[in-house]
Amino acid sequence: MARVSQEHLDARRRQILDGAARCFARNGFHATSMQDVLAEVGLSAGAVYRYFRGKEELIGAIATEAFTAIRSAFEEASRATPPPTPDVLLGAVLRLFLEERVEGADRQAFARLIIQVWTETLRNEELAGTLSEGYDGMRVAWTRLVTAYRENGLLHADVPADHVARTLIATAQGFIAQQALFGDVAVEVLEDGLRGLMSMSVPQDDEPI
Amino acid sequence: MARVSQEHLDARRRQILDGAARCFARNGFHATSMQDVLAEVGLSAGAVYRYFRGKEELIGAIATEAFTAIRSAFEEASRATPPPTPDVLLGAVLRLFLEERVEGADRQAFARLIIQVWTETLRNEELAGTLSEGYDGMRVAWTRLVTAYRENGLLHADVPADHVARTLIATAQGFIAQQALFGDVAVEVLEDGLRGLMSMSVPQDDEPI
DNA sequence: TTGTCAAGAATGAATATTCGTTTTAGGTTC
DNA sequence: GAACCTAAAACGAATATTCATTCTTGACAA
Repeated sequence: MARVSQEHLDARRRQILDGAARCFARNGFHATSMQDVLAEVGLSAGAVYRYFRGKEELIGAIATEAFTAIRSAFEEASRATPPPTPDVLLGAVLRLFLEERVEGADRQAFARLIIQVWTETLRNEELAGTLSEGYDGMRVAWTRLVTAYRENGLLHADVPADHVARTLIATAQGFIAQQALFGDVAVEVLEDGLRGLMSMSVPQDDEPI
Repeated sequence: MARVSQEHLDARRRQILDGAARCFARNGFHATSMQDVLAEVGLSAGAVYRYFRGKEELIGAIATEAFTAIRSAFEEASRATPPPTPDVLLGAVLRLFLEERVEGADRQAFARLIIQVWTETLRNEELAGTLSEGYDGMRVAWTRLVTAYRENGLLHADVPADHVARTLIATAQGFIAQQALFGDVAVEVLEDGLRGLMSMSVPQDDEPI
């Protein structure tokens, strides 16, 4: 046998994924041609098609990988005990996120990949399912966390924990969007912003029944 | 002259824009063919190409229109005096947003259009500029608003107003993403979530220098 | 009021291009 | 010598766009 080592195969696969991810982050899934990908990874068509059935599978692999990274950042942060306040918590998530990056690409690349995964769910039902499940899991974990806030006396308002969890997740998603669009997100902005919100006094209801 | 009335021309143009928007919201800009658009609007290729130079211009027109709607929702809400608390304010923005929709499409359609506009900025520099300017304007307006909070004694923490403004905008963006992805956003979730955050107590710094 | 008629509006089959993928015929490396 | 890879060509399908043609409109003469 003249088999090549498994490491070699894995490395080739990664080489393809990384190069394709760079292309996709730059121009989007559909505006980048296979020729672009081939040129970027420096392999021939035959080689790439040995590792991936086609463009669709390549997109799927990259999308799933990117989303998994996001999800694990959220879940890792939510496991901290005792649960830190939202500003610290979301700060940690965003920090993990900003450090995650595509090989050889700038800090914006990963965020750009993520927002494209969002739009790709329009066309790809399987991907839509993956995202749906993933976010469901995140919501459960973070709802538990908000419940802990209430038990510790940190949360005073009588609002559903699930709603607070979804709002926190939305804030993180929004910063991902801003990083993709403008590339100028600093973790302090999020931390300060949440601290500011948390410091605001909730006015009494002006119109009691 | 055998011109048709200006109203007729405007109506045709709108007919094309609405039909194309439905297609784009359904399948994305690039996975939608011109043939799809033609079938949806019920016009021939020649007719559509009389009103728009090509697909790119059609995408540009729809993207700009969608973003303008978002921006005006934000700015309209920010002009309210006296400024309502963030939960009410963002609630109003989201309500306007959820009511905005593509002619004849469901509530998710407009959100889906927006996240696609985000990804389209990767390829379209002009669109990127429009979005950049638009968000800059929103940030300025909302920073002014947060400053008013502080002057009214609503905001206690000593954090940059700009950071709070960006965080609020991010939260709204995140809910837009969630609506696009899952289509299950209710305004109460955002309102409750923000009220919850505002009710949280900010712990003292544990490690003073 | 009616009939006429060019210009505007719309058609849709044809075109040229692009793209993903496969094939072929070697070469290179374990 | 088997697996890996290259280079280049070619394929079919799908695509955006065009253009020769037909239809429709409405101003205006009678």
